[in-house]
Amino acid sequence: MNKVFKALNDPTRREILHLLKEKDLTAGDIAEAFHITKPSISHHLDILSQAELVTSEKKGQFVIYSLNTTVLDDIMKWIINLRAD
Amino acid sequence: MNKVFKALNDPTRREILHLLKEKDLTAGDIAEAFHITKPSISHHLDILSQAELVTSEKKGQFVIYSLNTTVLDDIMKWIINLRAD
DNA sequence: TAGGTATTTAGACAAATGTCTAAATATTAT
DNA sequence: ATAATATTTAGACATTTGTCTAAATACCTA
Repeated sequence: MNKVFKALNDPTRREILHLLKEKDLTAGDIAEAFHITKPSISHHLDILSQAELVTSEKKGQFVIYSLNTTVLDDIMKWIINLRAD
Repeated sequence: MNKVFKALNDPTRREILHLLKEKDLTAGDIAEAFHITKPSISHHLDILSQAELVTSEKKGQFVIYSLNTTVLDDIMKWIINLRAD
């Protein structure tokens, strides 16, 4: 869960997740949505992958990234538990 | 919301929140629960305060900290929105 | 007023983070 | 084979972060 919190602690990465909510995207597509170099975006995608918030699949020369929300369940439970009476 | 994500991105701070879920505690009480110096805990409490995850009230020479879960609503909404179809 | 207790502030420092440029790797097309 | 495109890796660098010690502030009590 540490890795998920870490991955979520960056505005760029959170926005990447929102982009992927709409549809799967290549690394290049994602990079174009930001004023950040491709290597930097690649690094953000790596951190998101480590947290399992995204999955990736190689399709020819492209790498297609997809959102994976299952790990967010633990975060939700953690928050709910904090609020429970 | 940035400050909340930031505040949550540390195991010590997350544990402080869990301690405060049980009952209000003084800064000293909180510090005793960790193997970290009091100034360090004070700094963590400051970050939690900035995120409004805790509130504090001075009671004589003590400062009593309380959990405030209201700001977690935004985080919950953000996560739910990411999962919505 | 002095002395003791509770907490924060200030300043230092190593480690982690986000970004960049340059180079490497992998795939496709000519 | 060569060149072009897509992505990642490597290495550098400034900033942020978590921690510490020492000192300052605030309150209480004798």
